[in-house]
Amino acid sequence: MSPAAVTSDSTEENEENIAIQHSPSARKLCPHNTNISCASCRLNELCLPIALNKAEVHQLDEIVERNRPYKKGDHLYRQSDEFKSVYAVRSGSFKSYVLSDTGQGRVTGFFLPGEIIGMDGIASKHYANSTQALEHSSICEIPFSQLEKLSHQLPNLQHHFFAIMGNEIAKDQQIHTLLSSYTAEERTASFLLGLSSRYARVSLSPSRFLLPMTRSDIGEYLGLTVETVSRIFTALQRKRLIEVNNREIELLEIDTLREIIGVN
Amino acid sequence: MSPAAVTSDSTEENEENIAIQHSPSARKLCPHNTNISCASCRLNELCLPIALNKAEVHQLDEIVERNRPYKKGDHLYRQSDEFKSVYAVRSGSFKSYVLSDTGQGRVTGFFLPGEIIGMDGIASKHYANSTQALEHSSICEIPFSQLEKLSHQLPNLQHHFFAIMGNEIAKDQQIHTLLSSYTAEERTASFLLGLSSRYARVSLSPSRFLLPMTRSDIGEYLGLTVETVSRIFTALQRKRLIEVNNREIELLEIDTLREIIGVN
DNA sequence: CTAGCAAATTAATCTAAATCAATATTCTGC
DNA sequence: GCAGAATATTGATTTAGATTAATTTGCTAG
Repeated sequence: MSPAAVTSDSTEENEENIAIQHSPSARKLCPHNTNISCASCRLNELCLPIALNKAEVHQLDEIVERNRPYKKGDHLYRQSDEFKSVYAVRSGSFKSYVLSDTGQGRVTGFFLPGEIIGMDGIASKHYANSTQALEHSSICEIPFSQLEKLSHQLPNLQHHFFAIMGNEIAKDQQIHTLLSSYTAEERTASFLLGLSSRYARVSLSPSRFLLPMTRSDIGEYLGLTVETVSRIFTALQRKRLIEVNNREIELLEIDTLREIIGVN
Repeated sequence: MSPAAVTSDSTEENEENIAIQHSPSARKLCPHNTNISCASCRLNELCLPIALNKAEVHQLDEIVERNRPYKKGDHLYRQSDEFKSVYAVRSGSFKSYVLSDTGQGRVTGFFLPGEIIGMDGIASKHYANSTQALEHSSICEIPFSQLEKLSHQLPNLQHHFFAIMGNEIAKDQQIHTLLSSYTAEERTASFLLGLSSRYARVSLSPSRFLLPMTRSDIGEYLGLTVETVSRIFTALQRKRLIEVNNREIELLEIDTLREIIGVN
């Protein structure tokens, strides 16, 4: 991944675009509506409000900041920025990455609607990675100190946030196993199946979807090179397990893909 | 409840020993004292009690169960057991691992005194891996439902437990980066330096320590084979960066080891 | 529409680490 | 202390995936 892609948006440049694109009048017309309450959000069954009753959701609503949309490449935060909030993806997608000394990026995660970003900063009070929109996306920002305060009032919220963090831990450990012992093909199959079920979770097709990230992003995430990712895609296509068309993916044989990971 | 929770290693070599060693009378004589309160525990500055005041530590004490010691190979819990508690290591060390279909183990983590085990089970209510003592070890068991209840009463505890989980997430993501782009030597150096600072944390020497795990465990954890781990150890020794004597490790050139990871 | 660049594919070669194999060392229980 | 089993080391060979390189496709801005 070229450094240019990462740094293409300076903060300043950002501000102007935002001023233009998201003027009060434009705001209402924007498809990534910023005025949805948690109560009416289509994601409220998977996001933070899950397990909260009406009154509680209302309280949560009060602390959620619905920011203006992010354009492709815009940063949510950067590595070592002071930790202030966690974010829930409302639409679009994001990637987290760290930069090595040599300027090489290493993608540490992808985030789809309903998923929570930024928990890596909780302990150290500084984000451990940078996070960037992969496409035009919208976000709910939840200031963490307020989330903590509210969690203290609402046992359900505390319980649920523990669960969200626990889920992140379990997921990260699965990736540990993936990277420490799976082949390139297994990693790739696992990655596609993972995306598939995450799309299913938000009521999108589990067998046909667009990849919001580049092959390079995928490679960095899976510990492979772009070339290898590309080759594996071609190979899986030749085996008629998937159909690839640039960013468009169709999973033709989900069960066989599952076998690829299960077998070894 | 607790005695049943301890299960002997599947290599049924020690069934009888358990019966003998953990009889009620033997218990009192055990060097890994089970009657230390959190308030008087030498680890209370790094473990859960940190940031709690005296009265609060006392409340925490009430819910902590100090189980009898675990022998090498004893399991704290097994993959897919119902999640009930998190555990704080009081002495000794543990490893977590998952078994692949082929029966191959993959080590997912090592735990030293003052560290918390079991958070991977919080979300799904079932442990995602098995955890086993690497040596004679002792544990504080903290039933999670009670920890949640108490966290709700003590904002400091809630805050701290969020931090502990956040730390786990950040740590897991570092390993993700390690596995996805570091060479065998870099991984090994990073592993040794990690152990070093974890030992320092519990006031043990950061430059001289015993590895509680086998080369094979290290290999599985780092995504390398035993042979490679052994070779790297030998190579680092030849470079006079470390001194290895079976399980005994001395870090001779910590800064140079750091450079190994920093450079690429 | 097209120039210019980013992203993706494909092929040829190389290499770090795996695998295979043999030996040495260290633990464990009798 | 000794036998047998783990554990660890070392060497020879193989290989999966990296690297290098060239080409193609797609995308964006003028």
